[in-house]
Amino acid sequence: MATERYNPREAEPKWQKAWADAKLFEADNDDPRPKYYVLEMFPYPSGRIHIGHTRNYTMGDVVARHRRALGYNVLHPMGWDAFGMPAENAAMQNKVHPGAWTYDNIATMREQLKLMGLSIDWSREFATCDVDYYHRQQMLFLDFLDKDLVYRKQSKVNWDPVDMTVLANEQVIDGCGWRSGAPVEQRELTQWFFKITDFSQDLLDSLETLDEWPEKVRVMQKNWIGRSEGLQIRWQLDAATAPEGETELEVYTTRPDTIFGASFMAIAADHPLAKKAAATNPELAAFCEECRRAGTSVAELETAEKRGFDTGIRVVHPFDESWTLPVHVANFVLMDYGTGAIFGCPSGDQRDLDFANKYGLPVIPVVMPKDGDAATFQVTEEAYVDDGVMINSRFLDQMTPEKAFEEVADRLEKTDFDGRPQAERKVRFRLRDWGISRQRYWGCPIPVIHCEACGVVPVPKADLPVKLPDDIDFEKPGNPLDRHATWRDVACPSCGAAAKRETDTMDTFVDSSWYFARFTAPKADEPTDPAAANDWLPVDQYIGGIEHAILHLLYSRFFTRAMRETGHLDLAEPFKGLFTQGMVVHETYRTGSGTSGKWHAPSEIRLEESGGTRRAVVIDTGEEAQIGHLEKMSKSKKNTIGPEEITQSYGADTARWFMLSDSPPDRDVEWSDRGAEGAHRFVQRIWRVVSGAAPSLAAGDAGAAEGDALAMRKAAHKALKAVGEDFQKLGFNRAIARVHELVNEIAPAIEKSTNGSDTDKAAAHEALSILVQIFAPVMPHLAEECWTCLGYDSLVAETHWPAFDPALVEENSVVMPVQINGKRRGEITVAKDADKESIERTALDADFVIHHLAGTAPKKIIVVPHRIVNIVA
RNA sequence: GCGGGCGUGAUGGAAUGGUAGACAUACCAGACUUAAAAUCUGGAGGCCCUUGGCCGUGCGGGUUCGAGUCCCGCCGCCCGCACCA
Repeated sequence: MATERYNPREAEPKWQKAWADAKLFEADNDDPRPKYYVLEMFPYPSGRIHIGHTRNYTMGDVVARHRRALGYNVLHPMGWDAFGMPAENAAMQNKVHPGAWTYDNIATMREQLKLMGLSIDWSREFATCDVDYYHRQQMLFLDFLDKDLVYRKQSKVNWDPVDMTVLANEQVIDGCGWRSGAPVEQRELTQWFFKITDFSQDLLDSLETLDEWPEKVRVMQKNWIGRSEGLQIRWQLDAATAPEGETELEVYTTRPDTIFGASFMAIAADHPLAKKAAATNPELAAFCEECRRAGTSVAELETAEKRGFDTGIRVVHPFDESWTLPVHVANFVLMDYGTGAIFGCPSGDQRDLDFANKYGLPVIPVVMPKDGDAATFQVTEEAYVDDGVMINSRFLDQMTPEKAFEEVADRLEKTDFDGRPQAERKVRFRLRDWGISRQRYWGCPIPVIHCEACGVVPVPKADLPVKLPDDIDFEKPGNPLDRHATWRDVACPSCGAAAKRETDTMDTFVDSSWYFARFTAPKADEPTDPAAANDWLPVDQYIGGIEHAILHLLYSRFFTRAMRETGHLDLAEPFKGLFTQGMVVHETYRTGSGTSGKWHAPSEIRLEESGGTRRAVVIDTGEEAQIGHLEKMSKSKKNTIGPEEITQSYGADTARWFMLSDSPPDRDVEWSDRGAEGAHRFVQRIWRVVSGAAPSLAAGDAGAAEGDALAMRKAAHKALKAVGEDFQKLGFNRAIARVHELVNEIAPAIEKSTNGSDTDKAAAHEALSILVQIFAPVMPHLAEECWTCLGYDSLVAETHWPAFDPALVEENSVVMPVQINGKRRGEITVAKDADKESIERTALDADFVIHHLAGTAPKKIIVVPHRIVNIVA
């Protein structure tokens, strides 16, 4: 039967309109059905959507459509993470207002996304740069301030002297600003901080409850929080060598057991004691300055030599008044961890050993292997870091390190020194408070006012929002808010005197730390409608890139807790299920080399293949381009593919199908035209099968089907069961393989049934209906077209997921492989409910078994019902 | 250095400890066609003495009736963190 080819360019917009008109995807907060909240990490409006974004959203869309079909009240919203530096950079380069640039991009990207036929509740859309949104964020800030979850302190920051702004650590490349290229300076600035460390222990402990998160992400967060248990020890300074007014040096250690292996103290260049000593010692001052300037890049750290400078100060060993140790300033000690000072135990730490060897300091082994000989055990080039027993440690000898830890802690806790214990046990975290001040225009203004008389005065809630001024100029570097006098200069809300607004704005990670809560009631006057938020949250399935494994996900977990303390939410964990998807990658094409090299977009390239080698030729110039590795799609390398290109040539369904087939969703997938064409052929194949047969078929009673028709029904119901399970587990690639299998299995029988009995026709109609429903979450437009063709006047998108018939899924007989000594030799067919003995008999009677046993009696027969028979000869 | 993960045909990848290579891509052959595309049918891990058999999931051991899967030791690749005391 001749049929028209399926034309996605016509069909897709038609069905998108039908869904929108029916408001099928708008979630109702009062719907009594069980809820399901599926969310993909919202995009930054950089300009254009590329196909990598859409793979992410397609996964979420399949989950949303499947859950909707299963009868859940589904929330699947979309928004824009819209504040950030690129808008300001564009403003400087192109003289456009950052807001105009951002909203233009959003408009473009929204239209691009809509081409993909995503089942999104667009009625809840917002951008974080909407005044409406950041107004509520300022309310949250004031509430946090009220609960002491925000504070101000001086801290060291990376300062770009040319762009005149603070840079995040990630924006410092080889010691220079990533935009200006100027060497970055360390500056002390007063910054706002969120007290994320209040929750260190809880954030760590609760990771255990997140059993639907990837193990990898949980481990990364655990390491980031970095809990350690140790002892903080106060070492008395030797009075003869101490600078005036200094009496002690406090040190944090996780290995107090090795205290008798100590041979020096090392302090950071910024340590107060170092500063004090440097004041009277120009050489030391010079060394400290050098340490401060040293690079922090990975390469530099790896090659950096362990260097030190003896301050001349000595400390007294806490267990032996006659034993003093030198204090060195060392370049490998960090001021911002622990107390900025350590005691060096060369035999138990490689760095300390390198340092000791370089400066001729003693190396005293204090831990040796359990079966070692204390008289001869030595440490020279390699520190001994494994478990063992204590030696050379006086009262600790023979103990395990754990026991020695306790012993030292117990003793020093009881030792008085200046009327205080000499040491205390301390749990430390690597996690530090979250500095959120940015010297930027395009961000959420921090709603406080600085008054000379009253100090920091919060903007009264009635005066919110603190709106960003529109009349700004980017002609000069630095923060335009700083020099915007009419915006900046205000009266103090408290005393009425002349005062100044805070001109820093918030880190954009703040914006994305609570947007998922705002989606539950995007128009609420308060930041959330707690009833709605507590109903919808946690997000049941969150989907996004692994690059956010730490920052965004940790900040969001903090925010949820902080919002609970301020009454906006009543839960701790925002994301119940987390899935980190792989990227879409593409080869790169490049002509020329070095700095004169030029990248070419895939659309500018023609690929030629001959004799197994592939060549890439630039279409316009005929020049040959080098084919580069598969890489994440990026603007700079021009290896991006946009949704329009795809929807124009193949349609959204083809792209959706291709992106989810083959590769498991957590792995990268390579975009290739071949692959897209393959997926498109399958779209057309389904359309041929359905549209070729459907007009001759009708729904009816298929219960009496037998032969091919029964086989067809069985195949459909088995696929229905399997695909449902696969979607539940996000096994999109397996689900797709099963749809392929089903089509392969039933296509011939479908065609035959058009000339068959009413029962055959009913069976075929049933099988096709199931087929359409199980691929509908992935290819929703094609599904609607097929659904109409099958005679339904409803939409698949509002049709309930069918229940499979258990009788059709279970076979009456089972084919079981038979192994002899673990090697497969053949198979037997037995009744489904056959007992072990009869299976055994059937197996022993089989020709191939008799042949292989050659008359010998089997020693043992293992029968695993429904699985396998293994005969041990 | 520490932590996590992975290693299966030409390729992407399947496989609750139970028939390794499902499904797809590329490939080969045939049908249809003047021809091509599209479509349909079939083939395909390697080797051999080819109605059959042997080998085969990075390498070497082990547990088991049975191991891609579990355990131990290597090798290689990927990712994350990293002078964290």
